[in-house]
Amino acid sequence: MLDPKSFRQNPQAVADALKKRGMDLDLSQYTALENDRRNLQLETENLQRLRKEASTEIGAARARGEDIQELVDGVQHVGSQLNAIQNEFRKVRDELAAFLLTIPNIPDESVPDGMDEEDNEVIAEVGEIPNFNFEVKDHVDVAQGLIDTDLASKLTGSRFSVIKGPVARLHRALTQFMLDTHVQQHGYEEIYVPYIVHRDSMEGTGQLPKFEDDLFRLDTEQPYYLIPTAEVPVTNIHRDEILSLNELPKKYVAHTPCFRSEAGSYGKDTRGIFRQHQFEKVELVHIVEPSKSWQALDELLSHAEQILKLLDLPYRLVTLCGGDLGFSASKTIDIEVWIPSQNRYREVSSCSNFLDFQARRAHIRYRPQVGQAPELAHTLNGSGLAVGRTLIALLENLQDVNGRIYIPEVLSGYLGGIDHINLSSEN
RNA sequence: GGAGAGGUGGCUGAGUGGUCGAAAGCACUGGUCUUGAAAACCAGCGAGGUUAACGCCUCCCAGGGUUCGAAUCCCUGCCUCUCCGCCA
Repeated sequence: MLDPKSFRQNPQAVADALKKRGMDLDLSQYTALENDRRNLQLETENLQRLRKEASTEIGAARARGEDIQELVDGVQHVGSQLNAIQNEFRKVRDELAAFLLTIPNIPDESVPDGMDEEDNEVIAEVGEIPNFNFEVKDHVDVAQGLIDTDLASKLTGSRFSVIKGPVARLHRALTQFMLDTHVQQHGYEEIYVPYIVHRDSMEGTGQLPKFEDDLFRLDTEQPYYLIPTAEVPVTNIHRDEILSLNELPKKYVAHTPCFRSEAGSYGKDTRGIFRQHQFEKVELVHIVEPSKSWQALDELLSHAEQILKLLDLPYRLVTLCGGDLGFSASKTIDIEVWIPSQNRYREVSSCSNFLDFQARRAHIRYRPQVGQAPELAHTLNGSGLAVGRTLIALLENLQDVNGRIYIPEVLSGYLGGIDHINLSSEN
């Protein structure tokens, strides 16, 4: 959520800034509402003060043993008056709050203009795109039946998968490797969290109220949701807290499954496990003091990149343009790994600085100095990395003509010391 | 699933209709004292809204209700804990 105060002071400036997202914010209704709010709040508070003073006086009079009936009669009408005005005030206030909740974060100045993916800005290409002197197989073919989406359809439906044998083990090894790297080399605290959260958590990080359609909701009495990313439970760990300065920065790494309805992506990426309703991700989350969040974004990004470097996979970095930016992010840098079968780079991580946008929704604060008033912290997150897509990249980039998969040295230890997997001989 | 207890400031915990945004202790901050530290003593110390500001208002899990007045009484919900049962 944006700062209501600065929004109020200059809503037009916010509307202008949001044009970078290709968004046309309608302020007409807001202005009227805000006017009402001010008047109603003033009236409400005046009546409250009136009642408070009268009640105090009644209390004092009664203590003196005086007859209070006349005084009581005098204020009785204030109550009903207050009730009416207050109800109106609350309605307006809630409407304003709801409106503010639907406004996305303001893009950082450095975010390039543009409407969609096409306008994203490539900032680096790292590693060498492999030259195959044979026809490359995509990950489904490379896996020789060990990635089985038909079987998953039998169990559940489309966009799910069953992964078997050595490929399943490779998938698990990747997860372990990512977690260990971030914990041991990048100083993260590993954390295990619920995969189901309630509404408040989803609002805290910005998935709700606007993007209910993207989520899986459980049919429970209380609204419960499957997490679309570990960002939700992990960032919300510190909801409604005031952290002391020496607790910052918080750096968490969590491995969770992620569940996304993928509404609106019918027909997209239908082959294999590229786009799934359920996938595994290792997620990095930072909570930092405001002055350090841009530096934190660089670090977070480098930590995620490091995984691809160690796996010997070619990738590029892309700054998302205004139109492609996620709702809560002020700036996002995607890491895209080379996918040979598609002959292009695809996203494996999205590293974002949310500034105080999530912190304001989730009330994540810190105290700059003992005795000083609390301030909102800044939050960031990024995948380190999406495991399924990294598996795809590995299978495709490191295949040879005989159907063998080269195993990077860093993974070898997780797979009993082998340096390749021979999938063709598995069948 | 059955039975009971409870949700108050960073923590412990008092408060059962008025002067309570809230005792006391701990923690923390500043000061006195000390070569320094500790102890002792003195002082300070919740969050939010609104306003140009003084100030005013709100908040004792959440939402309703009773009342001139609610942390305190009533209703609903959520959560936590204990015991029994069941269970990975």
